[in-house]
Amino acid sequence: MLEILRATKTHPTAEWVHARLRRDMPRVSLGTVYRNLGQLAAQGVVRRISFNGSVDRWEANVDPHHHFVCDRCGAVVDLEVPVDGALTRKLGRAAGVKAERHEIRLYGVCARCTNKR
Amino acid sequence: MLEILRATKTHPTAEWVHARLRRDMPRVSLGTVYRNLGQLAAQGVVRRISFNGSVDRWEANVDPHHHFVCDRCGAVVDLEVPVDGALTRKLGRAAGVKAERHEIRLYGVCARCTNKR
DNA sequence: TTGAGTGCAAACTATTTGCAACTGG
DNA sequence: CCAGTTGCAAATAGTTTGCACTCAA
Repeated sequence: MLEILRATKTHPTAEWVHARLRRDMPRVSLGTVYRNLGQLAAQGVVRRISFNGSVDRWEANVDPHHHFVCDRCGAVVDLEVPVDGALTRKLGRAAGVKAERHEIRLYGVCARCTNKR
Repeated sequence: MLEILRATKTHPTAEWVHARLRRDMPRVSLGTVYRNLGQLAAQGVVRRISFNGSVDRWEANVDPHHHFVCDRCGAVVDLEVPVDGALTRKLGRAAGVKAERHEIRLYGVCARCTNKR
């Protein structure tokens, strides 16, 4: 399962992982998928992310990084841009909170959706 | 209902709004709360936000702004720090996506939680 | 009189959990 | 054998929806 997550750049839902996993193990249940994803997340080797009230998504990239989210199709893309630790501290100081880390989410319409219509 | 949302700095759940609303209208149902929040959101005067698989939250501050989220208690605080439009463009350019806006989420332990224990 | 808005309860969706069966070591 | 996994189905939690009803205009 970990391999499946690592092999995709999409940020799949549990449902997607389940479908994908079934190719090799036709009898795995969705419950097991959730159980194992939860366990992997507890070990910190996988991470659950949620975007605006939609289904939860999972990613194997647990290093700090940012995301781009398509307003139209909901696709999530990792940004290949270094996370700026100084920015965390600067923003935290300016806002009067003790922040340990931060995540930036860019929103817009992805290339694929722009091209349709 | 809009007044209730505007009057709080917390980012309440529908449940919270419901409870609060009941003080004045003891018979409102949760369904109505959801219905009206949805409508306000459609009008763009209110916004739904979700954090890490937990319950959806609502805020009346629809201007672009950033958030601090407490890792321990889940409290959400608006950051009084201007949103840097140039940063959106810069990050988008660097990552090769067309971003229209961005949101930064700071994570850490809030003052209240730090003081306990 | 009427229709927009409401309460209520049932429906839905995503996720979690209890439990008995199964399997590899 | 037996401890740990699993499938399955039922339970939960949050949210949405259908419908009959009410009340201000």
